[in-house]
Amino acid sequence: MKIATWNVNSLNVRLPHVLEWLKTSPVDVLCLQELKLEDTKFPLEAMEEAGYFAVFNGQKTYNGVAILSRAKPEDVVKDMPDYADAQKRVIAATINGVRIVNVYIVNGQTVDSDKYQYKMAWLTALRKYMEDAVSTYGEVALLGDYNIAPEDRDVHDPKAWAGQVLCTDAERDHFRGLIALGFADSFRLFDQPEKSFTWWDYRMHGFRRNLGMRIDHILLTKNLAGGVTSAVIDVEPRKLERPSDHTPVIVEFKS
DNA sequence: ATGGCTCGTGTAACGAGA
Repeated sequence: MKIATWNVNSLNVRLPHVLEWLKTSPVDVLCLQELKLEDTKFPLEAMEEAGYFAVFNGQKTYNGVAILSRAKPEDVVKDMPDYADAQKRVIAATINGVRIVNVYIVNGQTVDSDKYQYKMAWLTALRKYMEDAVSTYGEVALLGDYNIAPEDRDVHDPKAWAGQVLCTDAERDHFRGLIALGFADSFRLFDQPEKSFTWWDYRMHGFRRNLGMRIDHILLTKNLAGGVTSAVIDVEPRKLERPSDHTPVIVEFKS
């Protein structure tokens, strides 16, 4: 089974990229974030024509998540059941017997902002949700835009980013807290090139200079992680005209 | 130099992203 995550930064703008990517990378599951559109405007027909089922949890202007899958999604749950949140950041479904949880974790803006406090509370809720999910389903795949660079090697300039949002100890503690539930960071199951990133700032020619961060992740519980055969970042979509600032991450595992 | 792009909204700037 091959699963992927991609923050598209507006599905309206990026729909052609997504459809083209699915042709060359026909994954079994693709989790999308930052749709930035209401559910009534989700391009369901285009996804079905591409051969995918789609379930989605969107809102106007901001946020929004979707799961595309070759097989029919079952037991679809939108949002975190025990955390009231007006922002549409979570959707989960079971596909081919695998519990898939797609998250768009809060950015947090700056450490002294209300948004950072919201991020901390949100991450606490996510940890509880995942504890319950692992208990309920046994094996879980947690994919998405985490807005956390887990280690200094996931940041192009760790000194400049030290203590900044995405890189604070508190955020990294939350990431390790998820790992402690029994997850593995699938990307790090393999030797990877240095300076492997999934996001680059639109400004300052960030991509061309590889000034990026690794903030999009695919976490897998132990049995799934034990069957992983590859984990890669596909930088090709970031080279297109009008790209998303994020690029897809793909993991393949035996199932 | 605390900016630099890009998006949605809505039709001018501005908030938000990371």
